[in-house]
Amino acid sequence: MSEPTLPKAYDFSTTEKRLYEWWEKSGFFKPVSDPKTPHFDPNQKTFVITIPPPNVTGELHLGHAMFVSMEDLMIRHARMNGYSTLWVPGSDHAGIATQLQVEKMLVREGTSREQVGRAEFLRRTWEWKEKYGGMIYQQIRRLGASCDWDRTRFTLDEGLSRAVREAFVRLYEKGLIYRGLRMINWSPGLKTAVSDLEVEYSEENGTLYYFKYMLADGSGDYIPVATTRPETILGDSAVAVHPEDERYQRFVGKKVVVPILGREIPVIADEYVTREFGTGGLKVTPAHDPNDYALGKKHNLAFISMLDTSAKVNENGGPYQGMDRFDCRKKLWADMKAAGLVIKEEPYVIKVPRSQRGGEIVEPMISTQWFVSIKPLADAALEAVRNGSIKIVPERFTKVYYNWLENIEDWCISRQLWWGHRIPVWYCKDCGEMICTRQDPTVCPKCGSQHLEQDPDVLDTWFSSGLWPFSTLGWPEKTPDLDYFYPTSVMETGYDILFFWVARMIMMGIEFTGKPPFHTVYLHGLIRDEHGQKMSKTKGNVIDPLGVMDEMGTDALRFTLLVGSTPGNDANLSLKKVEANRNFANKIWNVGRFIIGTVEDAPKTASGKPDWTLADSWIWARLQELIRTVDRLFETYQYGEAGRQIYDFLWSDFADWYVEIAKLQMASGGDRAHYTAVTLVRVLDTVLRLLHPFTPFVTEELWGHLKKSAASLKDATPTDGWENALMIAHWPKAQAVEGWEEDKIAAFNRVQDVIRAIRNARTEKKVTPGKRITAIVAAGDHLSVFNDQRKSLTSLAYLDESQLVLTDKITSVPEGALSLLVAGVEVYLPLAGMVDADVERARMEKELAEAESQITRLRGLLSSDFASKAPAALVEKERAKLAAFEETAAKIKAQL
RNA sequence: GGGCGGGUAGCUCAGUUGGUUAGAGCACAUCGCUUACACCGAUGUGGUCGCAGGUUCGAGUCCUGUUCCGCCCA
Repeated sequence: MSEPTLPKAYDFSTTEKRLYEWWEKSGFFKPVSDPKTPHFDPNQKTFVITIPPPNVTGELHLGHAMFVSMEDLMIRHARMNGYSTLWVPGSDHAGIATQLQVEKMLVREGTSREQVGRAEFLRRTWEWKEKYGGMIYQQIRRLGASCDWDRTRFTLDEGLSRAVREAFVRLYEKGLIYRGLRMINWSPGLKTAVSDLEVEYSEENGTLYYFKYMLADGSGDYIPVATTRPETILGDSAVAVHPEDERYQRFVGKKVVVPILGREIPVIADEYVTREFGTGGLKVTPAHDPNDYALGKKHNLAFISMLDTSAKVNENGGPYQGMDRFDCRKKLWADMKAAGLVIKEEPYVIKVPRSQRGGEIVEPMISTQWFVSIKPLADAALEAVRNGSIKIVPERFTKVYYNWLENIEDWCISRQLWWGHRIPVWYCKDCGEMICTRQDPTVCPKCGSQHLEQDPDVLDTWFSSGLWPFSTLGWPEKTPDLDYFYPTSVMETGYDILFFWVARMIMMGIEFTGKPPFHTVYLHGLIRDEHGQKMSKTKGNVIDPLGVMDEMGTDALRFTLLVGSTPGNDANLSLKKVEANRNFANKIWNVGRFIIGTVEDAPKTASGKPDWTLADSWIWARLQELIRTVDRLFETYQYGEAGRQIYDFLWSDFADWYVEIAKLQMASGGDRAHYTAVTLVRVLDTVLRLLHPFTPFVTEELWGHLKKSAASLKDATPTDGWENALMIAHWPKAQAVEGWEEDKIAAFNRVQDVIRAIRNARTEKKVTPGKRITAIVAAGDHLSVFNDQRKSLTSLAYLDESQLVLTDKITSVPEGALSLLVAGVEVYLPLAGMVDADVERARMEKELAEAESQITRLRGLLSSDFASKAPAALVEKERAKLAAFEETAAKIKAQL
């Protein structure tokens, strides 16, 4: 073969950047049918994904790497299958996260958000965004993402802001958005409301405080009450007991006195109270507890807010005013102890509501906020999944989805932040009119006043991301993109944002476009470390995808993420795995390198028609099987299994067996060499296509070389010719089964079994690989197969061809030969001096015993109901096995 | 409290209409630089598929119960 022009090991570092730039420059990332071009064909079927927008100033982590790999896989697969494929990239302004980063920067500068003011703060934030906002896109590119970068969107860009405005106004006009005083979760550190979803409950060691609620009548009687948050006593407006609790029935309707403050509050009866919990007496703080809030509404109690926006005690806290909530807890309790009101304290595990961001303890508070009446939207979103318009993969998440939407509460969408979409509502300072319009108002439509003031709040970031699948395509404008690409196809994202995002996109998609925004939701799992631990900076087990790519290549990382995961299940990632897949990339490279070199030296044409060898037929049949399997797996979203199948085929079937045999076939020269080269090229071409969505770089690079070297090889051209690039090449199409395949596969497997048996015997007898040995093979009915594969046998089992005897049956067993019985074939290895008769006899006896135990098992099986009830083909298979074991046993007996 | 997922080789995991000798990678052992690849090749060791019942001719796979781990919801 000619001097190899390709490096010995795949060099991803120089390849990846070059290929990516070429792909992008060539316009391969764009849909083949594009409304923005003159040759647009509206009838061309589409495949569309809108990217889960990462935080605009965020940095790439494995979660991103996961979704990018998965979506790029889907996108590349669809593109190769002829869809007009669009993957819309973009990012999210991430209200809280970004604002916090900028605030931190301001603090470092010795100033603050409040000091610089709102306008300046926003200017600085945009500056920050411009500076760091492009980073994540570069990092996504490194993963090979084939997004249409010309369609990149940002949730705060002009178009999307218009979409948000339109969505808000429509909901407002429909009466589905309202402003009201409600109980919400308040983050004292951020000084903003957060939604229910943004609160996480952690179990922590706390204390249950028992104390006396003294009756106001001066009788000295009291109701014992237990609480985990004593400071909220300052906001109590009732004590509740169960109506059938005979301990306290007599108190119902009387008054009790709030400790320290001396306020008188009623004792009420409600079945909500659990008699078994604590003392059975419940203090009710309607303004600081969601359950008490409901009780307060029901019993018409006073709502006493006792905390300010920093969670310090306010004027309702009397002597405690100005104290921090936790200081107040201590002080109040001490004061109560002094007043003789304390009964006891006991350790208690409490569920502490913490902010998803930052982890501070959030306070349930009453506050004026904006809400979406979610029920009508939720009902439509439920229906879309129930009637199959949207399918969730894996299916089990549909139950989770139903459960959440069926019990959904109104969505608090206002945030007391500056970075975000400002709520499009103005208040007239003169008449109090509330104005919500698509255009900024200048005069009050009611009184004509020009003293208008816009609501200071911004919208929850998820409000804008909920519009993402259609706002990115131009909605509310009726753009050609929207018309052609919407609804999108698949929403691929992590199951952790099923509620946050997926459900909201479905609700808003149906509400605003009348159509579900996608037909399939594919949920992937979370990436954990190699022992299943969540990655975190504090644990120090974070794997940086950029570092991994630097070290082992993008393909290795992608393949690991894609093949190492099953839909909806968390996946553990270890560098060991990535390393194994880097090796796989290198394997691909080297198989390709060999084939390219081989093809260059092969006869470019043949003088006659193809005369396929058993190995040729076998690999071809296996390849067709592979394509069918991979197609089936892709249809059911089993990408990991599909990748594994290709991996096994390429490494085990193709590289380990076919390529080795092909070397021999090439040595024959002439037509044999020509057609072997053709087979090598066609198999490699097909496998590279199948593999491309998983490992785009190494496959593209190699394919380019293959194409060049195989261009002049007659009969090797793919059905649709050699396309300009692998990424836009056609996906392989499996040939229909022609009937010969099964026999060829079985015949080749027999040859493999014999070769393996000989290799095994050699190793056991410690025959060095360099030593060629003699063999006599009595192949019976399979003789022609072995004659055909004579060279393969010789080479792969390291035999001495000049002494190899292939025959149908043997009359006398050679003296001192090792005898192997495999798949109905007898093999004798006359290993002079290496065979110990006693040892051999023992080995043969062991084999006989094994065969006989199988015979017993199979006879039992075949005489049971199995024979009559199992499918005929299966029974036949077992009968054949039995026959084979019987034959083996008979032959061993003859030798013993 | 309700729901979901997982428990398969030393480790990490596959195993999707139940088909009868359960697979891979890593690790380990022995051997080998045979001109694609030592990021390699050959061979081998290693599993009563959490436990107990059941359905079935046949169960890692379906059903019931149970235990441990994890997650979600309240």
